[in-house]
Amino acid sequence: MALQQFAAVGFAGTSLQQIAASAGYSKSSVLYHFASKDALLGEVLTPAIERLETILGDFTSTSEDVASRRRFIEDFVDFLLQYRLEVHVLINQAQSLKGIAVIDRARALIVRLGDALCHEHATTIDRMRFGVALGGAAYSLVAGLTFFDEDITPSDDLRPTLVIILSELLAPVAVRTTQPRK
Amino acid sequence: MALQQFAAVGFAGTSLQQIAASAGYSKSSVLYHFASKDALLGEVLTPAIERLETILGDFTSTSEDVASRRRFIEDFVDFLLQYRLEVHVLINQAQSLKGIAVIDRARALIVRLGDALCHEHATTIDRMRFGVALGGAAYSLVAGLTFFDEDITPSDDLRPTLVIILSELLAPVAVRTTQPRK
DNA sequence: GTCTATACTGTGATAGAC
DNA sequence: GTCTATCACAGTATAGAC
Repeated sequence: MALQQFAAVGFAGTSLQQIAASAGYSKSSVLYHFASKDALLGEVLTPAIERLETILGDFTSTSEDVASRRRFIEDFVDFLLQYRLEVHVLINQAQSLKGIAVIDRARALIVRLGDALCHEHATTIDRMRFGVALGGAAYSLVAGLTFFDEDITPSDDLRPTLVIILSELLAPVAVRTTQPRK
Repeated sequence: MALQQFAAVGFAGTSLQQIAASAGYSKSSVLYHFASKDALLGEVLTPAIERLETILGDFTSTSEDVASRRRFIEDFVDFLLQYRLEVHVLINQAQSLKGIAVIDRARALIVRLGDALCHEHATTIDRMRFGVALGGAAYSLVAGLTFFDEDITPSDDLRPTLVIILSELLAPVAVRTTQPRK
């Protein structure tokens, strides 16, 4: 599938020839089903983006108490696990793919995500925590893919572990139990 | 400079023509000074990699008490701030640039970094914390560049904030004060 | 040493046969 | 629908003028 190649060697590093070859078709046949290479990327990433939009919509429509925040984190982790490769492509290649419709749509979504989790009165450290949590969570899922040759952890431990770490990072200030050491 | 372009639109997205034009030289002149485009990338990234090697060497040569760990985190944050663009390129494009010498060297370094911070008997959550901290710290520095149009935070707050967050994430188990909520 | 000119490869995309 | 042939273009790299 084209998605694996995009995640493995990058969108720019994947040619239509390679995609066609691994699918058993010719280059032109691929371009018959997809208007362009960019459109192919769009179709590949759209399911993940729509899922993230749903999660974000559910979260912002509820009151932001601890419970709904907790549920959001669990949904988000499940999203990361399910759309691991798509997230990998988005996180690692978004800035080099500016201008492609599906990428810009995803970027707008990330901005909304940040606004939802830390409001306008958030402090610097809260905004940084969001950045670390977002990048770190997404990154840890694909660090094995990027820097090692296999995954770091067996996948059955991944979900609860990520939920714990994200809960710590994204706990709203009022209920945060961890005091930064000075 | 070529580095800005690599960070902004990716190594693959930057042509020798563009590099030469922004430097006021011709394409061939660039290839006279650098054996190839890959070699150019190598020369651009090498200072950052050597700095990271030094930091890592200092850390592993000392006993791993809390103080040296703390100093390592501060050195690492300073490294991230100083070589922001280089780290951006490494984190975001390493997997699509496999095979280039300087990239493989950096990848080996990241593996050593992980081994130094969490030993062989580390639990899953400790390894995950390392992944989140590494990816998150590096990512938060360039998230503004990637997903927004300006930096998230004023840069004078960045250093102490990152040190706090990384200290929380990378605190060794024995001295960790934050208890994950169950 | 530095540049112009050029060769060669591979890309995404189109046109048209079947 | 799928293919072959072809296009225009960008890519790296080399040869040689000055």
